[in-house]
Amino acid sequence: MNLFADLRALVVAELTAMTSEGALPPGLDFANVAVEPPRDPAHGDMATNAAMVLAKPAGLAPRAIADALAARLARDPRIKEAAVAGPGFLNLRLSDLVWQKIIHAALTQGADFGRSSLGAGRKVNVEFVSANPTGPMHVGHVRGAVVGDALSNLLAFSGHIVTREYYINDAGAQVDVLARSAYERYREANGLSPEIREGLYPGDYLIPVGEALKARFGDSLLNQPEEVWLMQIREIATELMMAEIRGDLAALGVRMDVYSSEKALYGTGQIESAINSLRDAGLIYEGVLEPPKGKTPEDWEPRIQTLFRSTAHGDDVDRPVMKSDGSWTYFAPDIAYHFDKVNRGFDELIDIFGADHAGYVKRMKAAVSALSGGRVPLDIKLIQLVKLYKNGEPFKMSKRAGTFVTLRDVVEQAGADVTRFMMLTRKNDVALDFDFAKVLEQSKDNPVFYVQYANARINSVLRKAAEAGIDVSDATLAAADLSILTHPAEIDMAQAIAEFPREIEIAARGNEPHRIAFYLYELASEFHGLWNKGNDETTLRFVQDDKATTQAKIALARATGVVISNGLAILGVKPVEEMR
RNA sequence: GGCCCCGUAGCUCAGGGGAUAGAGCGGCCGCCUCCUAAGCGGCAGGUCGAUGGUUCGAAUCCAUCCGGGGUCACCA
Repeated sequence: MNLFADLRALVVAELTAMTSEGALPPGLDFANVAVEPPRDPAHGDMATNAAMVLAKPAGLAPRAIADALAARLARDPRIKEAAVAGPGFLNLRLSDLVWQKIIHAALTQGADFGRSSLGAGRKVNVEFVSANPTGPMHVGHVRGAVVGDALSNLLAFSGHIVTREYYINDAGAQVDVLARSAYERYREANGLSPEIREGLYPGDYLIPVGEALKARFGDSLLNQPEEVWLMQIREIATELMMAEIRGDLAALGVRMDVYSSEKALYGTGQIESAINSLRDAGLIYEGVLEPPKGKTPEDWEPRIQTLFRSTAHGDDVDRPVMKSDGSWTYFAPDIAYHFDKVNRGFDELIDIFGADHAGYVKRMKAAVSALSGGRVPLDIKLIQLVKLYKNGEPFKMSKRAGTFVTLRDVVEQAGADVTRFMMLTRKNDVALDFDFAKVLEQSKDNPVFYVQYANARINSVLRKAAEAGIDVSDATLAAADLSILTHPAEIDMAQAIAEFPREIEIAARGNEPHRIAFYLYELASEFHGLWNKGNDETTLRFVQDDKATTQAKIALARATGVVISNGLAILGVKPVEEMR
């Protein structure tokens, strides 16, 4: 249940009734009518801007509309009081029963509390990670992986059918480099000294690949020209790297539904057919691009290339799809890949890229717009850098020497749950600081700990009650008489719980999983506050002498726990039962 | 130079058409005979980068400008 949606429906229904009774002129658009909690709780539990939004188009004074609406809304049993305030806000105070019902709903719906039908079964493809299969995942990939995974969870929870997808760049020059690097390690495995030339991948992670190649080929590929071994070694090395990456993803708790291969697009006519589709739309032509604005690269020279008229779909310049030597650019298979996604029937595409791909956004959107006839929206989330620290000191990584901070390093030091939560404590387009010391700190400075601590306290109180012989199963708690929960602090807690379904929808609408992390922090804060009020006001403690009272209070705690669990599940974080 | 992101409290950041702009850290003052004080409450701290515009209403939308970062022709 979504209280906010229910109340908005009520307001719209009353406005509609007013229209049919002639109190409002016909044909008004209610789309901008909002029902939200006011920023200042002193104003009430809920407020609507209906009168102010409608005043002008209706040709009526806002207060006149507000007064009439207030009188109607006050007849609803959920509404205790409807008062007009300020320039025409209508503030609603809700009956305690409304909040008690929220607690009941959380207990009966359990893991489904907060679930939304917003997506209405729309099929969404989320492409993320898509790290080149040339080595283990490093820290730069972690954030995108977590955001993509959490976003997928969020969309699934809000009624979308989600496909999580990884695009393997296994066709470009970088996999040839991988193969050559692996060949050197193969020579090394055969007792020769490897020549890790400039431009090859120096990382130790290729040593086992060399050994695997030796096990497979013995010394038969030694002293052979590249033509003999390049293709097979490329294939084997890519496969081994992908196995590595799958393991990395598993360590982070990230699951993919589909792995798509760039290489598989070649030789099947898929690239040609995607480009032809653009050609049929008159968007492919032979031409020469202008030199880039500003500083022109020294070696710039005009070339005739096959170009995609991406400017017809919002891009700044047209983009080459074929090099002057007749081979495809990287963009071409990417167009084909997105064409494939469109053809697989997705209603919406989401790509999660590193911020260094910002320049790629417009052309990709142009391509999808052109390929789908504007039918399929593509949202691209750019993930900003993660800056690593240890005790406030920047953590450097040197790619040159082949020593970088890997995903495994991060997960081993911080743990998957902590890592995931921290990666969601900023919106994606802002850089994020990750301090290995700080994320493991057990204080409210650390949001992961703070949320987990709230959950641990809830479990502690459940254990205490159970030890006292009180039945605290969800079924029993749901059946408890919640009408004694009328203290403002308890109502506040229930209100925070009621926010959850709304927060899910807001986050899902904007593809913004970080909102859930922030929400959970606020929810935890509300709970810690309630907990501490119990120090002064013993009637606010959860465990009371009276069994029925205890069950009602525990129901509130448990409902909070349900929301924490559901929220953490979206982030892909396991709730902690007990702090140690 | 073009494009993208950012600019909100001393610091790190939420909010992103609605009423008196929020949180954490740091500072100051309080709260453990009591379910975990690993916590809570209070005080101090702001021209929401600037200027114009749209609007009943702008931190939020638009334009221009100023800072900071990223990125920029056959690479992937």
